[in-house]
Amino acid sequence: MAAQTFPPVDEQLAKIRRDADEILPEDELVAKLERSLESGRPLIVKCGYDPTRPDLHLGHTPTLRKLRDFQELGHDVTFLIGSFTALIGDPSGRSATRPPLSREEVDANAETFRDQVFRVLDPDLTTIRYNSEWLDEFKFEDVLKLAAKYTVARMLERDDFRKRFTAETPISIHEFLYPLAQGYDSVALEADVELGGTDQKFNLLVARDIQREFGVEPQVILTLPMLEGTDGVQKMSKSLDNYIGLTEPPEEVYGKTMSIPDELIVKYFRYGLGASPDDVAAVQKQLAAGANPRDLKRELARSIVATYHDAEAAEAAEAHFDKLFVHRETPDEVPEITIQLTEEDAPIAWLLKAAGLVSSTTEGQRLVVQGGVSIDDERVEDPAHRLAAGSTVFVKVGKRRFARLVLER
RNA sequence: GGAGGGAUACCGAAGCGGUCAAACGGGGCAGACUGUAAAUCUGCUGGCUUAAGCCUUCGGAGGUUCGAAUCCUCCUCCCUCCA
Repeated sequence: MAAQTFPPVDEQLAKIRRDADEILPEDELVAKLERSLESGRPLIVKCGYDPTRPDLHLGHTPTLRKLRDFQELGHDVTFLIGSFTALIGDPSGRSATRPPLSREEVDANAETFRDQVFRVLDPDLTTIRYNSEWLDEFKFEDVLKLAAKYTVARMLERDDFRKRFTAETPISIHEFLYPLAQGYDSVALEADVELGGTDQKFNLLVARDIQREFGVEPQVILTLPMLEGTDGVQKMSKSLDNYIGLTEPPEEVYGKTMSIPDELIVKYFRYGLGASPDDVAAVQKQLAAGANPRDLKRELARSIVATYHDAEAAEAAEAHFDKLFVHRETPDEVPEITIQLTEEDAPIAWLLKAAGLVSSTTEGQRLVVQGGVSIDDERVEDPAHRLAAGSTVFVKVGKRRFARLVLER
């Protein structure tokens, strides 16, 4: 690879620092940057993603954008897919033991990552690697050698482990192996810099020790703030179902953005959208001046859709949202569902279930009683209401579920 | 290996022989209101072609009892202390 030129170190640092939570240790980063500038050798920058779930979401974008910053500065960026760890099935956190994924599922998820990742990163400058490339080769002996390099006490320093240990909830031995495996990734890649959310700080730091043990220069770690999910409290995650997926339909992205608490508007501009410091300041100023949060949130939602889809989709999504929620109208297109009746007529709740609009007849009945169901724009009051075969009706369930039901005998 | 504690609905957590389809909180859903799928308030939150009815749920399998989430036996899993 030909020697490369880079912007001055100060300039690079300014860009790298922006929106970062911590850089540890910063003087090592300076040293690495200086050396790279002299030698013309780019830094190796790594960030790992777990393919247990097929969706990347807004919460992943701070690290993705930071990777892009490094790309723009001319460094080597590796998007690392944790294909090996995903195969084992990480039971960490609240969720019960997750079923281990098959190789096929992991591959499929990894494949969807490509499409999503390149909505932020430059495909020509991104190296995609899988940690199974090297971890698959590990023998038990290798695992022992790796495990011998760390102690239980140090493992328990990790907040997550500490809490679970104190709360007397189980920690499996293999969970201790995760930070070590992740650390070994940095050995294999000879990473100079690793990025992660603030929740990754421990793992990122362990990697430094592991690298040292294997005779590789320790990486610098850079953490980025965690983005809260649409509930406004917990960090955005797929398992909490409070996430906004990068490749979700534009209307969903728009609607979910509108559903975040007003207090999160600025944070979403900054970390969800990646707005410039000036733009973020402008938003803050407007809010402080008493602007209607709704209008800023609309702007946010539009921008997010425009960024991860395109401007046209953003327009359409906003129009769709206004139609449904501002003007309380029905969408232009509603799915048509044909249902086979076994009798002359059928109760509404049963039909809703048959149409897949509710998960059970009982739920359908509840919704009717609560006034959440309408047929041809007339609210249904009677849970025992029956509809005859041969008719076609337009039903609305709650605010967001619509369908045209064709009843056949 | 020994001693003790525990497993309850999506999650957390009460209940400890009938009044338990199971308190309460969170989450979710619906309605009202609105400035939005914000906030706030109210209600609902096992299933059944509609039932003051029936069926299935309190880690699993048996048992005692007119009657069990509650008592007994065995099993599985988790936690603590001792080794």
